[in-house]
Amino acid sequence: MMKYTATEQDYIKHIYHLQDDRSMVTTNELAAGLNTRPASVTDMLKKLKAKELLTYERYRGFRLSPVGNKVALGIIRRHRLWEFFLSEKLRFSWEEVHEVAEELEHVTSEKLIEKLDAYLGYPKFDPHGDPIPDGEGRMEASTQMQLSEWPVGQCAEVSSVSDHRADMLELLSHHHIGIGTKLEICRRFSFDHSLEISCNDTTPVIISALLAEQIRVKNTKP
Amino acid sequence: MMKYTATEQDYIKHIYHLQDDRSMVTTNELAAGLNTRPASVTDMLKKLKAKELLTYERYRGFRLSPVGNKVALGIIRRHRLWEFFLSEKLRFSWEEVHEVAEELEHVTSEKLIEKLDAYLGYPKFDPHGDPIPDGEGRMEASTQMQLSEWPVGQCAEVSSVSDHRADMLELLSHHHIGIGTKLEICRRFSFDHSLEISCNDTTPVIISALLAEQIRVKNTKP
DNA sequence: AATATTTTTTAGATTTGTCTAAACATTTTT
DNA sequence: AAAAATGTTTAGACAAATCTAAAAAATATT
Repeated sequence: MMKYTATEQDYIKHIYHLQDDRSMVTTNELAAGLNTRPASVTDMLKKLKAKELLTYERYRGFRLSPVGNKVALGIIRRHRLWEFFLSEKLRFSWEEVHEVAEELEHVTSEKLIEKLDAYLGYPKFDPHGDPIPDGEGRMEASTQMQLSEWPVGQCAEVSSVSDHRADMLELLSHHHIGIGTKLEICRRFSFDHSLEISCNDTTPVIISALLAEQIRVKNTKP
Repeated sequence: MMKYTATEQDYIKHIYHLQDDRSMVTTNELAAGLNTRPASVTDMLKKLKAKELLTYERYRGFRLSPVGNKVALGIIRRHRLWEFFLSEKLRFSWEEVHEVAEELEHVTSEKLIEKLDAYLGYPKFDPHGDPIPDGEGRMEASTQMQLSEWPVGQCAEVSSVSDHRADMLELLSHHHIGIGTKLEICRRFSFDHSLEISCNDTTPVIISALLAEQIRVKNTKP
């Protein structure tokens, strides 16, 4: 098993998350996600291509190779197992776990992760509701979808939020929205795709389309 | 609180351990301990001096400043808490914990360490018998002493080993010596200061002075 | 289709931690 | 006390990961 620097791992992980949506990832997107300059991204892409972690042609975009995907899943596995540990065992709140797990994920002892997994009881989902890959990179299909896609009038429960930026968490907490919040969409405004929603049967509020895309929901348990 | 790179932390920690013995640490000693070249050490010393973590004069040697010592104790605190966690919770064997803790100690979230400490029940000693500093850098005085200093004929119990190099652990395991082994010194050979010892009342064996210095013992509990 | 705009890449510089080889200090030996 | 040996520092170079500014390619606009 080859070893990768913390920086390389950050690139790989970010590319993995970006390719979910778009079919090809672009330099600017990745630069924005990593808080760096496009020129730096180009430099690193050449390095990762040389290591055969991704397919990449100048000016055309890039995607992880099968090997790159496997490496990404290993990083995500570590990240989510640590998130579970921090939340479940150390009693961190769900907004806090992401940042600390970001550091812990770079500790790459195979044995540590296997023992941690066993200690935690082989959990299938992290505290944000995201599935945890196993040692082979396999994971449960996540049943959740974006709130922006949810039908009007049907009850939903918040299962996770896809980004973890501080300013977004601030807005969520202003609306009293968190993991487990039960809500219903009252109506959609086609002009800007904003949504009027009612949380836990309280007075309806309006949230932007941008925010609704970041909130993931599932059916409420009966 | 200032942040330090992983490399800086390695330097600080090694200097802390070296100054225990000698009054002034020398460039070559530190280079050997860090597996690097003396020239690299000199470079880093200038940097650490500029940050006021140590007192240092060319050709004269160096020591950590009070601030440097505090930083070192923080690193040692993290290292030993993780060792305790790995051994106690994840069931690593005591020879394995050191290497993994070496990586985990560089994760410097204050909150993580405080919560980990609480989760572990504020342990006072790590699995090797070394005391764990608290948040202020205070720690229990360790009652243990080197086996090489122990009186002939008095029963002793191995409480820790001061170094963790693989070749030393190999030799210890060859002699069936580990944490908790009960032993007694039969006689001292003044020629090379080697020791004849009897472990758990078995046939006596002879160990070198070098090895005896690395083994730390305490009185056996009755 | 020619021009303008945006995106991406190259070229060259910077910082951190390292190295080798040579110079310089200190200590030991004769 | 001079010579030899050892230990330490300087000088100059390199790789990794980043940056800015300028050039090149792709896309959008007129």
